Amino acid sequence: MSAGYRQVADELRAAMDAGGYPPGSHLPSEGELGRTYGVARGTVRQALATLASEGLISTRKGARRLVLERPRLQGFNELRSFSEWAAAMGEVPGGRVVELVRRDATTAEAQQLGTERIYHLTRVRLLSGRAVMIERTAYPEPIGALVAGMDTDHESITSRLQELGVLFANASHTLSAVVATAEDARLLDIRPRSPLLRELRLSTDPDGVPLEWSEDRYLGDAVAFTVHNSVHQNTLIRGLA
Amino acid sequence: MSAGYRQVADELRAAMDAGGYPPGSHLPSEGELGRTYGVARGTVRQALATLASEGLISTRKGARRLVLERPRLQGFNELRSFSEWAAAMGEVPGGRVVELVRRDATTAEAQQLGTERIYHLTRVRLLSGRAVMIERTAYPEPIGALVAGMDTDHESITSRLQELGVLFANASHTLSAVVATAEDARLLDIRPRSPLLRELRLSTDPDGVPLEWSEDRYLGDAVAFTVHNSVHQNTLIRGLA
DNA sequence: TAGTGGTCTAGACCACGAC
DNA sequence: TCGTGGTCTAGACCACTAC
Repeated sequence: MSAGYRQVADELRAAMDAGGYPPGSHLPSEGELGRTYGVARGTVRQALATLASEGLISTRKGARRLVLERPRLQGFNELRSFSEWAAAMGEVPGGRVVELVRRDATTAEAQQLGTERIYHLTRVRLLSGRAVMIERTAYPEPIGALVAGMDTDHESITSRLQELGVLFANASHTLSAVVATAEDARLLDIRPRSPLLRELRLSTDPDGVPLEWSEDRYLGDAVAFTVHNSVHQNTLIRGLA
Repeated sequence: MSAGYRQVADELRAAMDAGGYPPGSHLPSEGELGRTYGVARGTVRQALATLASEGLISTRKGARRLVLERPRLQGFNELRSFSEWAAAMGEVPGGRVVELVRRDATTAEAQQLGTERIYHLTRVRLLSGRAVMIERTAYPEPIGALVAGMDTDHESITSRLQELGVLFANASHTLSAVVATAEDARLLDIRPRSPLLRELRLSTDPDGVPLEWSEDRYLGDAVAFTVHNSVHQNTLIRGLA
């Protein structure tokens, strides 16, 4: 009967999906849940913390947990890649390589990646055939060499790198708004000076070693990022605008 | 000697600031930290989880925790308001009310807030005198009545509402890019059709009752949002671009 | 192989919320 | 007041890392 906290979280999530705990209702107390699933209170708390971090429930000292409205967008946890994200949204991901070169790093690239030589990839990303994003990514030499050998139009680079043993552990994303340059406009087939959402991303492995530094530019009216934010938790989500 | 997990987290954070644990180094083991601070291992783990959620350290099973590069931007946890955030960045926050009206809710507003009558506030937000954001906020009637009685040019509405017993517990932020309208351009003193970063925000109290629904438009080159994202954690940060 | 973090248990006390 | 979640303790076993 006893189960791990992941399983408890999964079963509670499924029960919420199935309408057992509709939005606005309250969950049973930690003690009750512990008896139900045959686990200690600490395990229940760990499961509930997981659900809270997903933005599904809200917690207040002294009161039972509140079931929140279900976010309609796919979670962005676990550093989901564009390909995985698109597939999860029911869209067909695609890519078109504009350029892949091996060259000296610019000052900024060298500072972020800590290398002098890099591979630089420019790629247009497609959602069910529609161009929605331009990706300009710098890879340090060893990673770039792996990328250079891939079918970058159809494979997910991130997935392929994981298979090759390259582990993405942390990332920092910075979001701002920019105007489309002439090249941006041409690649995305939009008018010049349209607004784009810019994401700067630095990904590292578990040791903090940089794996990629990327500037992605999203069509302003096609994609949005969502953050759920309770007093002690944040969850980033990427969704269709 | 014994301390709570917040104090342990604070002391570790301070030690990291002071150079005791430089980026790239490793923290002592959980056991050592427990002996140092006179607390049980569980308490140490709670403190370390806090630091991880702030993007300060990285965790890997079997290995000691890695101290990451320090993010330069101020944390956005705890639903920090524009005023608090500005002050924390060393800037002087300001506001200029453009309009405050009481009127019927639009369909969208009624759907988000669940009320037919609202107060609607349009405000330009200043950072050390420079206009960087337009805030267009709909408040449900009881909250709006409180806001209408405030000195909205100089007070932080959020802080004042908290003092009045209105508790902000959860929020959902959606970020995208838009073009400045003619009115936007006039209010921010920029050229029309400049790119702006749009934040849609719905804030609720601990019971999930909507407190405000806001559309904020930030100068694209003045403000950026950052999300730190390790395999199981996300932290949203708002910073200067 | 020894050390470390991940998970789990079974208790305890407190502060806050609902009534 | 009584139940609930927030915090803390002291122990345990396992999976993974570093060596």
